[in-house]
Amino acid sequence: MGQTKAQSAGVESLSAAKESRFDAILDASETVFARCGYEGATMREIAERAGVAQGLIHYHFKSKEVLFEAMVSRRSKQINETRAMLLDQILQQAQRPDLEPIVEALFRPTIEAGLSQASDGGAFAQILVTTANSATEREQLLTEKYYDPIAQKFIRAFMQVEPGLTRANAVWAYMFAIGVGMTMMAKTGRPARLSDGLCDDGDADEMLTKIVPFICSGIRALG
Amino acid sequence: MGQTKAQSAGVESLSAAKESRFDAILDASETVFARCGYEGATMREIAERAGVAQGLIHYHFKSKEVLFEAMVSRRSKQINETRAMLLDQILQQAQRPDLEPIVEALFRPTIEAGLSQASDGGAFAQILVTTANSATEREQLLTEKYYDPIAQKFIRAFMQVEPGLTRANAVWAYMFAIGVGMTMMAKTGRPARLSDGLCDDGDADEMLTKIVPFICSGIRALG
DNA sequence: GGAAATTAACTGGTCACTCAGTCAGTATTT
DNA sequence: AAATACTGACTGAGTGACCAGTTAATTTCC
Repeated sequence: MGQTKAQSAGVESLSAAKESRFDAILDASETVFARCGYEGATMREIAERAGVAQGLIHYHFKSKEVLFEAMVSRRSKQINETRAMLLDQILQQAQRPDLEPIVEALFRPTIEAGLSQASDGGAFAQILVTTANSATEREQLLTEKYYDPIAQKFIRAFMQVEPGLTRANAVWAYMFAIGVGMTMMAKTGRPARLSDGLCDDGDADEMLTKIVPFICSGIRALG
Repeated sequence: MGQTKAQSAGVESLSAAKESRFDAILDASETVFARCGYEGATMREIAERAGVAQGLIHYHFKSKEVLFEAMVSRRSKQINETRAMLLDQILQQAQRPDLEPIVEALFRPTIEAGLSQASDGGAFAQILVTTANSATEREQLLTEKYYDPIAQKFIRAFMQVEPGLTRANAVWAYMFAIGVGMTMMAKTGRPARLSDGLCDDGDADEMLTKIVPFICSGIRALG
């Protein structure tokens, strides 16, 4: 989109792969928007964290709103491409695949996008959660634009592997599954608090072993 | 707390029950905070909607933060008392009660608090959702203060009626259940969009008939 | 191949505006 | 008259956006 030389050229030298300021701004946005929310975040803080002048943000991205969308777009495209790939892979391997790997494919890319990113600490997952649950038009349009298409793919997959599901129930199943996933993404620390430390919502793998059976069993109850 | 005469006296005359300005401010807060979020909401708009001078809000509630907590406190106390009552009722009626009514008791009071309130349109439910998922300290403290105690009651109830559940799994079960409930409370209109109108997240009763079996089956898969 | 012209990347300061909160003073109740 | 409820004008801090000007990179023309 607004990408110019500096972004597409990418003469990544060595390990550190010195990134463009363009990307540095997006990275900083992610952190600040996640911590403060859309309104709470300030262009000044984002600029400071990115190590650039505030004016540069308005140079690359016209406004706060455009910046926000660019940030969502970048990460969600990356996540949803992985999701789609995993899903296609599963559907092609078996005539009648299991539900379990499909549900796992729904969540794992989002989790790992949070972990792999240096020091990001699941910032984007946090943004995802608030965006998905928001009542504001801005966030609903983003959900529609960047997440509805992949949602439809998973809904179709649900119907394919659980033929008992009506289309309506498959949609509910998807919504409920996402809802459960939120508790994993939000990383509020509440599970630890409620369990005196027995549960840890920072441990993605532990959570997946709980969430996948929960959701699959729930979905089958709808079929 | 900050309550004075006007609030506790409550000489509710006739049908319309002309409410105090104190409560009018809380009602307006609910609507505006729900639509705009904490940072996005402005005292001006709340005052306007409540039909009072902006200064009056600071007279009754010292700050925006105190107002927010007062608003959460009022509604959550009302909802959680009902929840606790329903739960106790269920646990006393049978030696080994079913899981289903317990799960329903978890959600119905919140839903109905949204519906009964005139023209409120689930504003508080929306606030609940964003509060529960937020990473900010303010919202986590509110969750801890107003929602953790009732959460513990439901977790104990889960363990009682599903003896196969470990404490850790009961906590996960509760978290997941709440997660699913979010999709119902958030009222984003996404189910309708994804299903071409087949699903309606405005219809609480329809959703409960889907959600309760989903969650109960999911919980049993953890036991 | 090198000067000149053009474009892209970037800065620091500033603008008009909005915000939460304050306060002196007025109405209303008891 | 004394306390409580309430108003509306105000403030200082902070906001997103803007812009004139500087530097760096590319292209153009000889």
